[in-house]
Amino acid sequence: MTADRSRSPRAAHDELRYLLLAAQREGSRRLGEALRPLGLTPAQAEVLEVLADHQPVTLAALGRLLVCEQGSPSRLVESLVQRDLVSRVPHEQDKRAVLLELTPAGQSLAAQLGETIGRLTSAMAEPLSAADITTLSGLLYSLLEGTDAEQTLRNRFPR
Amino acid sequence: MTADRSRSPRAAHDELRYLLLAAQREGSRRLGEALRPLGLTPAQAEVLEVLADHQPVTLAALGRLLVCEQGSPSRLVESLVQRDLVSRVPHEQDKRAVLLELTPAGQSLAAQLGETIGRLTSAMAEPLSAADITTLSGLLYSLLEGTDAEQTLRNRFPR
DNA sequence: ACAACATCGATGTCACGTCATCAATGCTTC
DNA sequence: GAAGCATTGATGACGTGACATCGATGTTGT
Repeated sequence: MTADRSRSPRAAHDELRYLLLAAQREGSRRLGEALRPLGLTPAQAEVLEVLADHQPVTLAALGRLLVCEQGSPSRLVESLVQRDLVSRVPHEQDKRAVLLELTPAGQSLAAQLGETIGRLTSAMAEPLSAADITTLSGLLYSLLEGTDAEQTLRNRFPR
Repeated sequence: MTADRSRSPRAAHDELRYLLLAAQREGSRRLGEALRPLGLTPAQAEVLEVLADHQPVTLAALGRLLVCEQGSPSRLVESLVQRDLVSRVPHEQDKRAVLLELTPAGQSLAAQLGETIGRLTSAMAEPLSAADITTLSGLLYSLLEGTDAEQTLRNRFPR
């Protein structure tokens, strides 16, 4: 009933799968480029962004806020600690846990980050209208219905 | 003028970026699960799929058909050669190039693959109607306009 | 014909991302 | 309060992905 009557659903599903992969990769590649001057990778940048909004937070809680990683992001955070962008503070009540905070350097880098990423995402989303973006986001949310990732995103981007 | 007047474009762009990441990761994770019984990773599966449709093909040409990798996928292919799913044949005219072909084992695994992936992608796309999928694909193509990835996909999924 | 350049495939390096495992700590239930 | 289970964060293992570099081979311009 829609446009492409000639193609099997199977082909459409496959195409969609690879479209998602391609769009994500292309975005990451360009984000990586944009972040290189700051010496950050996309994953590290996500941590800084999340920390800027949610610090202080334990490693496990950070993991639940990150789209970029499933388990506890020990090593990802370790790379930021070594660069003195994030500090670990022992948790008072729970001796297992560690609280993560941005250092002053981390704070200021996170601010720059906002600028850089804002410019990039605007450029990348240019072929789409605001309505398109709303539609696209809605469809992607449908695709994620019932997954952990959906919850992560709803926490990160509340209405 | 659209639904969410209350959010900045910046937030919408960010959300979209992470939606794409989440959707792709979720898909890969589930695909990885489905492929584990076959002893394949998603990237290896893509190579087998492409080879089934385009063999024989040089390594560089394969790279241009793959969404999952940018440069020449030497090591990815190497893993399949070692498992006797793909064979390398010296190129007659061009002594630099190598032609890749599926072995009989590779052929039969590629067939099984079609089954497995077909079942999975149908399950994953279930929350979306056929019209939704068409819309979503169209929007993603817009997002990829002018990139190499767009060409790769158009070669892989011609109209 | 030959020099300059392009392309091929391999390889080294780095940073993930996923899974499994582990020791330490907290929680729950009896 | 002790046993059993869950959670925390660290770590090892493995397979990508992106980038850079390399030697071998083709191609092109003159």
